[in-house]
Amino acid sequence: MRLTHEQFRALAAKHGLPVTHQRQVVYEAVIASHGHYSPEDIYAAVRRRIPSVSLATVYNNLRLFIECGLLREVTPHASTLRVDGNLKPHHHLVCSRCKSVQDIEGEFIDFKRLSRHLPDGFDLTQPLVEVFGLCRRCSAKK
Amino acid sequence: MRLTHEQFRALAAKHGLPVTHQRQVVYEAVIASHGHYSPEDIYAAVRRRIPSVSLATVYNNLRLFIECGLLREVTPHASTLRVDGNLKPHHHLVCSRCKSVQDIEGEFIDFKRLSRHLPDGFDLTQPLVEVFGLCRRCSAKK
DNA sequence: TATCGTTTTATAATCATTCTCATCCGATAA
DNA sequence: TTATCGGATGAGAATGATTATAAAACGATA
Repeated sequence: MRLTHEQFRALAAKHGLPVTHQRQVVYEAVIASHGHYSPEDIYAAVRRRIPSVSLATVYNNLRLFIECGLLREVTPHASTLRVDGNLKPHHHLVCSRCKSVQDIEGEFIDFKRLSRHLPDGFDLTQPLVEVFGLCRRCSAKK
Repeated sequence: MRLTHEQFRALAAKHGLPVTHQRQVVYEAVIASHGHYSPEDIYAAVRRRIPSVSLATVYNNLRLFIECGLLREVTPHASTLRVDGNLKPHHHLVCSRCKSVQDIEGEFIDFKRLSRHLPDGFDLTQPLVEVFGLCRRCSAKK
């Protein structure tokens, strides 16, 4: 998927972000890549279109995107930052051993019961749940 | 809580770990500290009893403990490793902004429904769920 | 075109973690 | 007790991800 300039401009405007070429390319790189990619991966993708781009720019823009909600941060137990452009409600299945992340759908959380156990003031308006276990490959290995 | 040597020896033996003094002190430091501590915190605690201990030793032993299941790793979105000695089944409530972790109890996961959505071979024998939201302090700040 | 504020770039700095390797310790055999 | 062996530890260097800094470039506006 490659967004048109207009689509990205609309998104950026909605979140109060000025549009720059680098910014658009970084964002497209994240969206185009289904999966949960690291800044380095995104840097590599962006460089194919803007060879002079710097890694710091990628980090800067990822941080901005996360701050204003264009992206979600996904850094479960991984040592490095991962980013998720899928804003539809979904949850994550994380392998405790190899740290891989898969999306999982379905309503398996009883939010009514959960909220009874929440401490006062905890804001769950954008619930994201990460369920840990062993992925097929890792559980086979052992 | 301070474990007796016998208790720790039994635990270590069960998991095939040779007992050393440093190892025992590291383990006790984790257990004694309720909460989710970083290697540096544990290093500081261990140094009070073994001033000559090295940070590498703390890391080595934490890694060993995690590998053989004596401890759980808790590094949700935090940038640094956290460790949890509470092996009773419980889940975590993580603040997306400040990365603080609180324990949460209660059965709010519908495992039957969840397992219907699991990809083939995913092993959920030790389920740990982390629910993300905003803690009271961060949601007040806005 | 001049100016102001923001973004990008390049690079240095930082911080957590791991690695290397010399040394140490504990168990066992002699 | 002493010699030996293997794994554990300590000190510090190395690595890798991320952030900070400062200078240059850009874009919008006057």
